[in-house]
Amino acid sequence: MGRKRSFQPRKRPRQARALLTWNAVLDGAAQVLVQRGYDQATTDRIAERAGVSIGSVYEYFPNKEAIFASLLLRWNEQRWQVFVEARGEDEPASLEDSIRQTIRARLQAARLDPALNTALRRELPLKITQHQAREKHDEFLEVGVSALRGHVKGRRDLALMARLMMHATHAAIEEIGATEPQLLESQQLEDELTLMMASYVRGVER
Amino acid sequence: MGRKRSFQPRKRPRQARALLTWNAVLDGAAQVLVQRGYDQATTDRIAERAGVSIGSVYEYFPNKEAIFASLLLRWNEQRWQVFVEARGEDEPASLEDSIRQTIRARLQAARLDPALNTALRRELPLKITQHQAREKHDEFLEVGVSALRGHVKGRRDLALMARLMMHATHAAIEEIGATEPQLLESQQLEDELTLMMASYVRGVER
Amino acid sequence: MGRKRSFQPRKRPRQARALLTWNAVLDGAAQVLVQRGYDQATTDRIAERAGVSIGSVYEYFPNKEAIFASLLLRWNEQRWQVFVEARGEDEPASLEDSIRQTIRARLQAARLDPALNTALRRELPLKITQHQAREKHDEFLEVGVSALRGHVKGRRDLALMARLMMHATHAAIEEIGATEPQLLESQQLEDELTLMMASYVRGVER
Amino acid sequence: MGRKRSFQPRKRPRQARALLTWNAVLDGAAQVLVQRGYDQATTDRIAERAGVSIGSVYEYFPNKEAIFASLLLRWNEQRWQVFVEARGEDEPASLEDSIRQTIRARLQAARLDPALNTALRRELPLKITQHQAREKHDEFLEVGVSALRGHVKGRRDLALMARLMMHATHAAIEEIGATEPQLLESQQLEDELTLMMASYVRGVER
DNA sequence: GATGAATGAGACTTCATTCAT
DNA sequence: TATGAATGAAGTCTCATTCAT
Repeated sequence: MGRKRSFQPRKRPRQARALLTWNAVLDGAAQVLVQRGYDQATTDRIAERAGVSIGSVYEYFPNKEAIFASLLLRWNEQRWQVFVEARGEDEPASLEDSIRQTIRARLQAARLDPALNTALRRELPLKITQHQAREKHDEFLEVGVSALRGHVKGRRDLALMARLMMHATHAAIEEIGATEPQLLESQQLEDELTLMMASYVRGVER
Repeated sequence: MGRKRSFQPRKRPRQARALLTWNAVLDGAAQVLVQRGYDQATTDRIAERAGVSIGSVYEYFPNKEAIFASLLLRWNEQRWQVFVEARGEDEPASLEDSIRQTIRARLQAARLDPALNTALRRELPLKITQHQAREKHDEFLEVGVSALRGHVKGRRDLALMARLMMHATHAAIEEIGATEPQLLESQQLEDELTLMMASYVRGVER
Repeated sequence: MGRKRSFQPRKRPRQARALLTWNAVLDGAAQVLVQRGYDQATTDRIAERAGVSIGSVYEYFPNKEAIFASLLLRWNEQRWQVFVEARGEDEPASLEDSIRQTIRARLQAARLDPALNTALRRELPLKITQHQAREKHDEFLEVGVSALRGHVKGRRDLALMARLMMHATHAAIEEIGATEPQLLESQQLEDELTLMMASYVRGVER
Repeated sequence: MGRKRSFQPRKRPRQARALLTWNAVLDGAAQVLVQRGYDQATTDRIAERAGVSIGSVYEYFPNKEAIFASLLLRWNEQRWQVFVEARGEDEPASLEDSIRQTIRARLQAARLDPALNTALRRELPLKITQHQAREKHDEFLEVGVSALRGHVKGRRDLALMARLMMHATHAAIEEIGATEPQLLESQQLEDELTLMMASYVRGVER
């Protein structure tokens, strides 16, 4: 709530025309970010790409950082929505099915626009990224823990397991999206990731 | 080989004093990067933090990007060295031991300076980062594949498995270093990651 | 008469509602000027403070300068009216009475809104101020000269005396209003200023 | 001591070349201020007029306001020096001589560059001006009061008298400098002002 | 070599003004 | 007539880079 350098947009637009402009700016920002990087993503270029005057950009966003903070937020919401829809609603039978379902949904989301996703995760200043890091994080964890409960034999640290599985799938998919995006398309990837997590949970005795 | 914007340092210094200055600049860059982010890491601030005049900085580096490219290179070499030393040289008995050894060594490397590592991976322009991404990558893969050979039953895609294991461990550890660095210290983390990879390789029949 | 940049308001409104708006804008301008200075007195802020849309502001004034030119004009008229009323109409008996009456009236006017007055005199661009400087000036002088005539012994330059007295009282009161406005309230100030001017006119022989 | 928007110059230059630049900027600012007014005195124009790059301007001054604050300071010091030198050091015989001496010195200072002086006093934002208002003010008053002591018959408020005399001479001269600068040259003005103050002090009984 | 004053392209941002609704 | 979204010229200021000393 600091006065200057807030990442909050100036105003969420209410009228139709305004909403159009608002989204155009974010679209422009996304394109320029992917093509030229954060450094070169000047507000002028963003405005030009958005087909909007620079004045209009600042009508809605107090500064450059706020543009990208909003873009990241919109992006996260879009991805989350894809993920939720792809996961479906029906209770899966087995833990393995549950895992597969989650991984499939994550992969689905990861296919959305890997280049943009990578640019957002790897070029935006941490100051911007970290603002939104903890969002879905905890919600996710709880779901994971309760899903594990009852499927895990022996004394194991469920919370740690859930965290690890979340981090590992999340990070592995992001990494693949960043370095070998075409691999995201393969069915094999889904199978192998599912296998990795399922066998981990099953906890092979040593 | 491009004329402008080379990321190569002007010269790797050979004399003692010159080397001191060279390293001082990189140290300054590292500190400023962690504390203020890439955007605010101005060459003036780097010079000041390094205790060196701005003119001297440009004696060794042709431009700002070259500073951070060199810093990243130095950092990767340091980490790699820690990793290699921690892994040791003696052939491990079982595949599981081999996995554990690798993971332990990776964790060791990840403890080096998580904040700097995160800043380097997440704030530097991709233009700089990607230059060096493919470095150790392939070397690593080959080692991984040959280590798996002979330990894997059934028909499985060894190359994909190796890639996945590499990505997953690498990315999971990076993620944890970025978001919960204190977790890196726990023995449990090593155990669980080892378990995850080992049970994956052992390939539980479905 | 110039094409661009006229300070003339677009129209002196005749209808009741229009006059209300017109005055509201000037009031808004006055408030913003005092609170934030001319630099920060943006047309948007003025409109907001006036409770009027920016479009409406430009309905009545061709540009920003015209707003403040009009405000200054209105202010000068208000002050002048206060001055004239306070001075009264009855012919004063002595020169000293006449002087006292004038000074008292000037002080009365100076009490009107010292902060606004100061802001208008000291922050507005000279381009705006000078437009209206010569207005009452000469009228005042003539009154002064004819008042002195017959009360001054010896050969003295009546015009210069009148100018000096006008400038001195005017400027001294303005200065006091700007730097120590509370002093304007004191009866003593009236007495002393009167004494200063009266003894000057009486022309003590050296 | 606020972080942003300080009026303090960034650094007082120590080397000869730097001092040259520093003064060139202030000279440029003065010229542009007089010719185009504060609003139009853009930092670019100032740099150009100063024959210096815009970067050099910001090497020494953190923002536009600081430039003019420094200019005002330099100007006040110059004027004060002229005043002090013109007043001379020898103890004047009578109060009247003392008054005349002071007024003569003030007029001398007022002749320095009336246009610049007027622009500085009437166009600079009050925020800048007021910073420096109280400087010489009090020092002056004390001198005035002690000069009056012993020369004033009857019970009179010496402090108020001094304040009034100071304000009146100061303001009258400023006003004349702003509106009729050529009048500053006349010997008559000195005579009349001296007469006004002297007869006031002598306190004619009513 | 080393220094740091100087440079100036270009970044971010504001704000007076217009005009479609 | 009123509104306020949109415009874009122009302002302030930064910072990578150069170069005289």
